[in-house]
Amino acid sequence: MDQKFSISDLAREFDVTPRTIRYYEAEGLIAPARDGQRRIYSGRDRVRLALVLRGKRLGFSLAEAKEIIDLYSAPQGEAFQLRTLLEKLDEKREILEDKRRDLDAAISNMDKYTARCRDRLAELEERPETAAEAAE
Amino acid sequence: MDQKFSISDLAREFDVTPRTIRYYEAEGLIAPARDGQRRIYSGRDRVRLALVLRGKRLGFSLAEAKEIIDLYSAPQGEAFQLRTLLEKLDEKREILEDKRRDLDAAISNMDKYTARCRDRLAELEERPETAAEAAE
DNA sequence: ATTTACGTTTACGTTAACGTAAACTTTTGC
DNA sequence: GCAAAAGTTTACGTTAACGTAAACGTAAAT
Repeated sequence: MDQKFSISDLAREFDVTPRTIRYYEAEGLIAPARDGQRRIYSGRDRVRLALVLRGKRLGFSLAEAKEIIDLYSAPQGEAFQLRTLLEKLDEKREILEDKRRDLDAAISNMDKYTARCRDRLAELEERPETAAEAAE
Repeated sequence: MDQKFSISDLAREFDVTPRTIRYYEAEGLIAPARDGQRRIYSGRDRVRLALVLRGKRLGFSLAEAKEIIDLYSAPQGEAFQLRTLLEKLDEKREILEDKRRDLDAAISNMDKYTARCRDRLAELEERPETAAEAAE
């Protein structure tokens, strides 16, 4: 059930080069098993790669992505560990929320502008000769 | 009413260096007026700088940010221009929506994990000796 | 059996996005 | 009136995140 993947399997699936995946390993983001020299990626490795790439799309550096992703495999044995983990999660959550605020602002900004453009176009198509009026 | 800013005014406000702002100018993202040699930034320049920095926080390169921001100062004189502008806006909007999907997934992912951590901690604090049970 | 495809390590190259320093001019505070 | 602060251009340096190429091992297909 737990699938195994080669480096080019994952490269194809996520549309990156093997070089990129090896680089992420060198940076401590993924740690695949080995069959001799060859890297063998588990389902969990695959998930981590997906998380790294999503982090990158959201504007995180590899180091920042690692900080977040590593929280998902942090030890949770003792209450103390759980409490510091919860603190760190809260800290990262705030960063994500900041990004959401930025993103929502960008989208609603664009939507308003788009609406104005549509209005203006409708104006132009209805009464093309008096179009200048709409600007007042 | 239309305020003027020096380069260090904006650098302070947005917590970047003057070098960064000059670099954005060299890349065509801002085009401040000049008083002799000195750059004079208008309110509109200031808005553009804010947009660039928000774009960066959302993971856009300067070139990508420029593509989006330039749409907000595109010519809208003729219906044809408005139509192609609306097409480009739609294209960029999809990119923003993709990011929002990524971001929502990241946040809800983290929230679920956080909830599990809280449960586990509550378990540990209530019956510390039988904590191992919670793992089954 | 030997291309062909895929894997490995090592190492140098590249690009974006600035940092840093020099050499100089222009304002501004006292 | 003059030192300190802020501005300018030019140019070289730096870092992250890979790309690219060489030189080599291995497995699969023809």
